Amino acid sequence: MDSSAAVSALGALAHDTRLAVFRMLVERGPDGLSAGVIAERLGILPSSLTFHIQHLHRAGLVTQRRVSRQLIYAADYAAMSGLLGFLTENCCGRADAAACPPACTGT
Amino acid sequence: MDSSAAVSALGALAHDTRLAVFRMLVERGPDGLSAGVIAERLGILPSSLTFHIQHLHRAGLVTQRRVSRQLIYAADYAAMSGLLGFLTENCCGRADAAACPPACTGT
DNA sequence: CCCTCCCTACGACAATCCTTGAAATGCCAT
DNA sequence: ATGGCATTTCAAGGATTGTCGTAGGGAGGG
Repeated sequence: MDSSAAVSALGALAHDTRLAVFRMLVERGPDGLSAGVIAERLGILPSSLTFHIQHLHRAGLVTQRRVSRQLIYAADYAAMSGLLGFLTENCCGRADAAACPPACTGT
Repeated sequence: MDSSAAVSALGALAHDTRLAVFRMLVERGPDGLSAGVIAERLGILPSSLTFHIQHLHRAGLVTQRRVSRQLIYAADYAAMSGLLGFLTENCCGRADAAACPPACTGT
């Protein structure tokens, strides 16, 4: 994960709707959810969901697969892990890692 | 760290210039750097730096203190840790944590 | 006290992002 | 083949964000 990919991923998550979509998909797990279900649960227009979820897709944070006439989206855990790794390096890689508790110190 | 604070922090980091500023401050450590030095190193206008660094400041990611006539900015490690924690929960808190290696599994 | 330096505040403009509704596409069932 | 459902694409608007130049305020040095 390089700097520009990180900016892309951060930008993808930096929006109420998109963060809510991503959290929902993470909570759901590898099975994923169809576009219709996500849009309905969040109370947004289908076209609006497409706009946001493709933002997430372009950033590599979600995967897309077709099941009959539904499109199923799922969180890409590897990409999220990569982002966490990048941020961890930027938070704890240089200075005093002691200031960055659970996720970073590894203790 | 609640959802809206996370969106704010993510949005603050989701920009080339701001991410570069934050990385520089993290690398520098608690001593921090003056606004002039940061602007010069990044080759941006002072007014432009103010715009971006206040974005980071509003999001709570950097601290500000005055030393004579210079303003010193430093990374706020606690805030960054909070963001990492929030993202970790959203990545590994629910589904199969095994997919999220170093930062999350804690092993 | 005045002058200089560092930084921020303000205003204008261009660029980008977000929302919405209507039309088009892909897929399945009949 | 026809109809119907799930989702995307398209176009238009309004709002937000980023960049730049210039002007203003606070802190030291003479």
